[in-house]
Amino acid sequence: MSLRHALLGLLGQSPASGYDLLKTFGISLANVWPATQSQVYAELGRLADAGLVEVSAEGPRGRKEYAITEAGLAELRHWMTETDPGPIARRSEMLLRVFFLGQIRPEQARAYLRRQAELGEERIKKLAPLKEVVEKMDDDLSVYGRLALDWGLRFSAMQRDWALWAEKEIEKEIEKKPGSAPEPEARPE
Amino acid sequence: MSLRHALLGLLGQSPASGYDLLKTFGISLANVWPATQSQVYAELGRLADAGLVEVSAEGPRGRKEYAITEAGLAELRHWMTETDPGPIARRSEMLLRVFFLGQIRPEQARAYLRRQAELGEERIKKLAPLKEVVEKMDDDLSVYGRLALDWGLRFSAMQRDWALWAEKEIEKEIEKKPGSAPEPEARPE
DNA sequence: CGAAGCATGTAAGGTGTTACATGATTCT
DNA sequence: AGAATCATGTAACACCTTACATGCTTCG
Repeated sequence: MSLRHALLGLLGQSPASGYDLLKTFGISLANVWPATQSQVYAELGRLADAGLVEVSAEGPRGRKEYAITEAGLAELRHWMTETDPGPIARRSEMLLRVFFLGQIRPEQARAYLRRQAELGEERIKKLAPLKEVVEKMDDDLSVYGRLALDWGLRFSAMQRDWALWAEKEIEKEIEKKPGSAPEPEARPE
Repeated sequence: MSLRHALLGLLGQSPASGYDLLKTFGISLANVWPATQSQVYAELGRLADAGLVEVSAEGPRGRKEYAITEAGLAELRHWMTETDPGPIARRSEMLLRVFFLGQIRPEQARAYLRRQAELGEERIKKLAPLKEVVEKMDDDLSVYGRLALDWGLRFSAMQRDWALWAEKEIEKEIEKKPGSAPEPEARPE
C-alpha cells in the first residue's frame, strides 16, 4: 500500500491538488513509483476519509488542494523510520528469460544479452544529462533526487556490465558443445 | 502476463504437475518471479484451455502432469526472442523513501541508508554460497542459473556501495546546515 | 470562438495475495 | 493410527491499468 505513502510524502513537502501530484508522478517519481490518474484521485479520497490529509483550499475548476494532517505526518514518519522497505526488484521479466535461455538457439541467447547491455547503455545516456538539471533544483529535491538518480546510473552500469560478461559466458558454451540447439521454428498467427 | 511465460518456460524443460512447478517457484524462481499456489493452478487451467499445454499423464492423488504443446513452444519462443522485457525494477519502495529523506531528521536518514547498505551486504552473504551449489547442477540450469545468480550478486554489491556513498553525502549535508530538522515526534496508536 | 490545458471522477478487467477448504497417500 | 507430505481447487480482497466521461478556464 505504498501509493498512500508516496502521496503523504509529497504532501509532506507542500500542499497540492491531485492534478499537481499527478505531474510530479509524471516527472520525478515516474521511475520509482509510477501512478495513474485514477489511482491518485481515488487514494486522495481514501486518505481524506482516514483523516491523514484534508482539503486546505479550493480553486477554480473544482480544484481541491490537499494538505497533510498531524496524523498523516505521524504515519509518514512511522513508515519512513520504523518499517523496512520490501525487497527491491521483486519481479524481473529480464531475469526470468535468462532462466530459459537454454531453450532458444545460442545465437539468439547471445543477441538477447547483447540487447540488455545496449538497454543499460541507453539508459545511462538518458539519465546522465539529468544530473546537471537536478543539481540546479533547490534544497531537498536537489540533495535526495541526486541520490536516486545516482542509483539509476549505477544500476544501469551494473546491468550493462553484467550483460556483456554473460554474453561472453554464452560464447564459451557455444564453443564447448556446438550444435545442440532446438530448431528456429516460426510462430503462426 | 508473465506468469504464463514462466510456466511455459518451465514446462519447456520438462513436463510437470502444478505441485512440481510450485516447488520450482519456491526455489529457483523465487527471487525472479514469485508465484503462489492459487495463481499457478489457475494459470495452468487457462493455459490448457488455450491449448498451450496439455495433460500428459495422471497420477495418484489426482495428480495431473502437464506438457507443453507445439503451440505453447511457439508462444514461448516468440516471447523469448521477439518481445522486449518490460522495465526492470518498476517500483522501488526503497527509492521512494529516498525522495522523502529530507522530511525526517538527518540522523534518521543516515540510519536508513546505513540499513540499506547492511541489507545489501547480507544478501551477498546469502547468495555467495549458492554459487557452488548451482555449479554442481546439470546442464542448462547450471549455466543460466549461474548468470542469474551473478546478477543478484552484482546488484547487491551495487546497492551496498551506493548506500555507503549516499550515507557520506548526507553527512556532508549535516555539516553544511546543522539543525534545520523536524522534531522527533512519536506516532500514536 | 476554438484549442489547449486544468481538473476531477467512475467503471471494467486483469493480476496478485491471503485464507479457506478438501482429500489421498506414504511413512513411522 | 497419526503425521507429514502430496495434490488440487475456490473465494475474497487489494491493487493497477485502461478507457470512458464530464466540465471549466485561459489564451490566442
